[in-house]
Amino acid sequence: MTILPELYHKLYHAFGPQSWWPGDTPFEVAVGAILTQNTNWGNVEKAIFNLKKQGVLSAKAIHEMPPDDLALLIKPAGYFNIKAKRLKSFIDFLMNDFHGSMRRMKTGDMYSLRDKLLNVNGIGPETADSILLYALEKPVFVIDAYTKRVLSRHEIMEHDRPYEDFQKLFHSSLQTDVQLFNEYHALIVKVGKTFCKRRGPLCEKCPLHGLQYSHG
DNA sequence: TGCCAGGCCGGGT
DNA sequence: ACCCGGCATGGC
Repeated sequence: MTILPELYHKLYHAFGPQSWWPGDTPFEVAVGAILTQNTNWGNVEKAIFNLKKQGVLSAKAIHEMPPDDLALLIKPAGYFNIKAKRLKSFIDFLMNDFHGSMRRMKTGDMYSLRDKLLNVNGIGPETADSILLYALEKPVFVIDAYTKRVLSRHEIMEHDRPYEDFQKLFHSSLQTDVQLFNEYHALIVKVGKTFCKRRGPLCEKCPLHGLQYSHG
């Protein structure tokens, strides 16, 4: 038993449904997951807009594009050279294993897909899980900087614990439910952006202010 | 104006 | 198994 269900209800009550992920298609969601690595989402939107404007937001088009051309289009997202390479690595995998189809990828088993994604250069645990949850609708919880910060600020788990420890806590505390995992992570990002900055004290206006902890 | 944003890799200890 | 430098733009 942990406080995580109560935490969810407090966030949902305060902010309501978030309806993530911003993206028109599963492929767009996967691209966004890679582009947003350590990067403001607003910059990612600019990059995706450039791809759409050029009519190249597809596996085939990006697969056939020279890396330098791709880098130029995604420039607003930052780290554009390395991200161009990472996008191409992901799309190589998508082409080789699933004929470039996210719909085919979705038919795969979650754990084998996760292992395969982690073997793609440029895809770590957060990006893999974001693709699994938000693009493929697999029930896996996404841990990000906000999740670590919010939980550690409220002394639910120490900040320097590994990704897997945070993820196991969510998995063992909640029903295995795609919609729940989706909303919960989105709500954590919401409260993190609004009240839980990297610098600064705990805000008294935060809906989680005074949250008791009773884990362990 | 410096700090920060929904990480990850590769090389070194 | 950790630790660290590098990667880069745009908003506040």
